[in-house]
Amino acid sequence: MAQGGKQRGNSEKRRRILDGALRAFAKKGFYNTKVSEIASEAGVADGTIYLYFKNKDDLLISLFEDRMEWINNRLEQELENLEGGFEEKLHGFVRMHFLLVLENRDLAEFITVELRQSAKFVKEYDNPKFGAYLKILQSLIEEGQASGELRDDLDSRIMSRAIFGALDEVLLQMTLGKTKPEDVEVRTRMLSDILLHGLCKR
Amino acid sequence: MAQGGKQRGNSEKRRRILDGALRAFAKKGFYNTKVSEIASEAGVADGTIYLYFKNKDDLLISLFEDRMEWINNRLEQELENLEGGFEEKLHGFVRMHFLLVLENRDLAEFITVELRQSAKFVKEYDNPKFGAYLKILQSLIEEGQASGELRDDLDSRIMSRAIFGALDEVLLQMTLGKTKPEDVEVRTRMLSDILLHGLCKR
DNA sequence: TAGGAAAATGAACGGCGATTCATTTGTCTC
DNA sequence: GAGACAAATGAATCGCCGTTCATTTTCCTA
Repeated sequence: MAQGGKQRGNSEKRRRILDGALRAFAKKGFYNTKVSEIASEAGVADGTIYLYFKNKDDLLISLFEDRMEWINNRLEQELENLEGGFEEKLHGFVRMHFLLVLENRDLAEFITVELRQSAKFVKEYDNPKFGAYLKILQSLIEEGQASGELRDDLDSRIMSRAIFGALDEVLLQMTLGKTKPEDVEVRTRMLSDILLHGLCKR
Repeated sequence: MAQGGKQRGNSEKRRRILDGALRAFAKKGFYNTKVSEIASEAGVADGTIYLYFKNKDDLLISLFEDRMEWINNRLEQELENLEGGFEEKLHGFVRMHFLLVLENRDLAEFITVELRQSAKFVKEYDNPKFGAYLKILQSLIEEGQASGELRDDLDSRIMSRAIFGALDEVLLQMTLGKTKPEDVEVRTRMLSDILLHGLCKR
């Protein structure tokens, strides 16, 4: 543990705090979680948290950015590996959205419940990482339009929101109930199918 | 102000408090709103609130039920008046959802932001009025299936969630930004169209 | 108009919990 | 191993705010 020691030590503790905060927030929500609970969840002293974060709000924001960045990276990475046209890509996107987030139940609760909160009340900070998420979806749609597979009378900005909203709400339901792995597949197929072809009979 | 006087007085004050709470919650969110702010917004004394509501949580729940009930009633009423098949009804539903809520900007902020919160942290209370909202949507879908207009390989419970999610997210965006009346029409047409026929070219 | 009950008031209380900081512990260097 | 520096600790502080309740106001009845 030579030169990297200090840096590693720092990062490790920071990560422990973020992990603890995620667990705590998922369990009781931001406002009902005491800083001391986060500390004990993370296995550090109360004061230590303030060595790594300015205050409780800053911790919330940092946790967001950390997790959204992780999701975005994984999502982009998986999308690159997907062969085929828009249909396959959208299906893959929906699937990934569900799988990535459900991989960690706490993350699912955190994202579905706290995102709204922060979207509004930490409004001055414009949540760039969530913006990046929407951008991925938006680009996907625009590609589909460029290749002629998709209708071009659609505003990709609005559609990306709508799709996120649908996924997120279904995810919330899965999160609160108990979801079996096969449920994820069923929902993935149903949602991507609807988005592509609509509710009406063909 | 004879016999009705007392009753009316009661109801009026209760309503004033609910209205004040809506304004206050929309502005700063439940947890950042002081009871004293609600009181001043409502034009009553702090203590008066506790004559009508058990505590701050109870006020939140009551406000929800009150507003969701209003939305549900209006929605059902408007749906009954709609002629035509499923396409027209869904279009009407989407339109109504947007218009009803945007009629009052505070209501929009409250619904889009606080619903999630309560969905989870006031979990023991199962939010019957929101359940009723979903039921309306679900019934609409089931009717469409029964009449043969809609695919019947769809789980109406899941689809109603997905649709609500999409509407709610787009509504959130409209709420935070400044939306002109014609934007509502554009989004209504776009969303109901996508839901019916999908993103793909026909 | 007196009397009394119900409704409303708002100042004061009490508990809580985010944050601080004096002290302790750990680490590196010579 | 002494000294210095950084990191971590957690008990104590302090402001805040939900809630209460003694007092006042309103309103009805006889």
